[in-house]
Amino acid sequence: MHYADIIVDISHENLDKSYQYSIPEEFREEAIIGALVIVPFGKGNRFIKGYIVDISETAKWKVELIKPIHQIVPNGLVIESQLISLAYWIKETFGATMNDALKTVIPVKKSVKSIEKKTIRLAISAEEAGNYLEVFKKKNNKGRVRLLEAFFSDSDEQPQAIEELDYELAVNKLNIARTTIQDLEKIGIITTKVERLYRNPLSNRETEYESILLSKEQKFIADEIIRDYKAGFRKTYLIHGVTGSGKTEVYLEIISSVIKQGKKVIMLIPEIALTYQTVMRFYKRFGSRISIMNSRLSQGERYDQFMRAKNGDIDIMIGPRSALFTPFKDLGLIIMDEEHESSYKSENPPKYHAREVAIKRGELSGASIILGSATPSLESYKKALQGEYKLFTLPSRNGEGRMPKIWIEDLREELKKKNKSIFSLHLKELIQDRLNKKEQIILFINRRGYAGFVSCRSCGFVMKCPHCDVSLTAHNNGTLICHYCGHEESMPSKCPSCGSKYIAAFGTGTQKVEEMVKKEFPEARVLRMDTDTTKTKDGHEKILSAFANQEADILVGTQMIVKGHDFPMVTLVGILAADLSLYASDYRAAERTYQLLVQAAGRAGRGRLPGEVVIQTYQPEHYSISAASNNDYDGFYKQEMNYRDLLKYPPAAHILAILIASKDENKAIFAAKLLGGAAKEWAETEQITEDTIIIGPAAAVLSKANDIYRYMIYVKQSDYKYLILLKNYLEGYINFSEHFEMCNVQFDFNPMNSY
DNA sequence: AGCACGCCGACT
DNA sequence: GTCGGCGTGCTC
Repeated sequence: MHYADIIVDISHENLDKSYQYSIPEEFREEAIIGALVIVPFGKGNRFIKGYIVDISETAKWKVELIKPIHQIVPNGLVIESQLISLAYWIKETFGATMNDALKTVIPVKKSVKSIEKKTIRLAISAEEAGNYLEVFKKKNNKGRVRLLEAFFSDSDEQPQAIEELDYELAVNKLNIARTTIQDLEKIGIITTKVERLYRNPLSNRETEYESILLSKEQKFIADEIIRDYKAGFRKTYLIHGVTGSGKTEVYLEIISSVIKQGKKVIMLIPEIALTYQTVMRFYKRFGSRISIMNSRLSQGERYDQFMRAKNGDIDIMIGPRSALFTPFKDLGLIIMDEEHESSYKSENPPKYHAREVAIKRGELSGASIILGSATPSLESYKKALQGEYKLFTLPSRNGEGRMPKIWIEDLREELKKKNKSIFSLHLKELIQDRLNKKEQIILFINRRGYAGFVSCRSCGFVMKCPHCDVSLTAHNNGTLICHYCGHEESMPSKCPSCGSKYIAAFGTGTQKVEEMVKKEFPEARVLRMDTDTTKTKDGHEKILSAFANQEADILVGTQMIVKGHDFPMVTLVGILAADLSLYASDYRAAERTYQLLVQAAGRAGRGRLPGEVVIQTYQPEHYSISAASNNDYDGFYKQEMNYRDLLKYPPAAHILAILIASKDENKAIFAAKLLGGAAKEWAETEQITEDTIIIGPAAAVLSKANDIYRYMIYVKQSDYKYLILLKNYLEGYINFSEHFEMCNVQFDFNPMNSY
């Protein structure tokens, strides 16, 4: 016998509960995950709608109490069905529970109650109501009395009723039962009304037609994709366009064509990357038929935006990765801007990557996918080169902008010149020059992934793990630890490469840079942008607009300033320590460094004035730095791909990260060792030991958080499906063994962030 | 959301 | 007794 887990009346019920029904033999074929069904429910066996979310052969409930599915609605593959199948795919692919997957895919109405305003009104005159009130008082109908009295203002003899009463208030504060309100409604004394308050982040605006002239390259790409689309092809495209090449114009052109064909569009953007300028461009072109979500939106507000989409009130949804689940009925296109961004990977379960999910949704809904980036992820570029995605390039800047001139300054040379300041002589000179010319400067500190690595100030040598080729992390007790394999060694007193004693843990903060700038250039007006100064609600926006209005000469900040902002008066970008992010202890360090450098350099010379970029580094010879300075993505890709191939890091192979966390350190270590052993045994029984690399267990980079100890195991395998099998196997193992009671184990496929 | 059950005060 | 109002819990 087959059984189906069914969620009833999705939009209302909370998704924690599913009910199991048996599948009659004649429905076996049609009963697929996502199907819309009719089932008998409750004591009266009244028929209600539901969706199949899972199918199994075991009954989780008393078999004699399981009812059969009454009917499977034909062509019931409505939008909810699509999203449920998507949830199931996410569950299978990224290893999560069906519940978690469903919750991310379908917005729950529960939290929406505050947005959906339900009110109670009197259906009769105040006078009549007064009469009823007297009757109820005599009969001692406390609930009814409380409800009616609420309509009259305090101790006023004259029956002067207030117009409406908040439903929530009546139920919670006045303690009136749902049934009481229903009864009164039946008698005809009151009526209830639901009002949905939609809120639109920006108010309606006239659509000014801004006709954009596309460059030849832009037009070529837009035309190709539009032609494919009209011919009925649904593909995945990768647009590799240098910073400032005008990818947005290409998107706009394609979007308007897709909308003209009656289809809807989802545009994904990385968190906080959406600037006011971009929003306005979309509004100007598409007016109020777009909706914008941001990560600050409450669940209720998000639900609201989704309902507008479902009702067909909008054509375009713009937002972070959760916008991917917008319930558009006829989705035609998903655009993913800055596809390399790590915020597209969810950090809590289900730990899905929006790129993979977008492609799957495209497949289910019949939509094309466009990925865009100035610095594509290796994953995407590899697929593009293999022909799985169609690749387009925009090699030059659009309009007035020219690619900036890039200088590399070797910081080891500066030390030889006895320049101990954080600015190279050349950078100082250029800063002074821009201050004189009243042009603007951005100073960028690369703090990404910084985790106390140890480097030599004299030769730039960095202490690395002999087994994993990631940098070692300095701990307070004077040892250096590799967070991939657990290798340990003691802190050297002099540099193993050149013998200099200038070897130490490294780091520079934004405040320190700000101080140094003020000391060196007392006349400059400086703005600082980091997590400290952007804590307030629109601190972010304030600093950026102040800088855009030229209220400051120099903007000092971390990676948050490199995201797609357009400051035409910026003609100099200084990257103070380009290699800092190279030594993050994870395999994506070089890729991230390349991305940061290119994006940061991309801020210079976006207006009429030509720009210059100074990259300061201890490692000018490193390929990620030299490639970034020459804008040589292909060169970078080849080198980095070599490294990944050699060490079997993604996309050369797939990696499963297993986090074992426990309050008790010994239990965490013990559990981690058990899991490591189980993984090894599993690989042996599957006969894939040659192709499976198990690393660890070792302490995580964040080895202890909130008094919880964290250990990691990494498993590398070229075939993704084996990693899923392994995860299922280990989950079974954990359930079976009693050594995991005090432990929390989490799985992450192809992680983007280090643990 | 609907339905039933159990509790309580009021009235036959 | 028993009826109607009220509050609560459950639905595979």
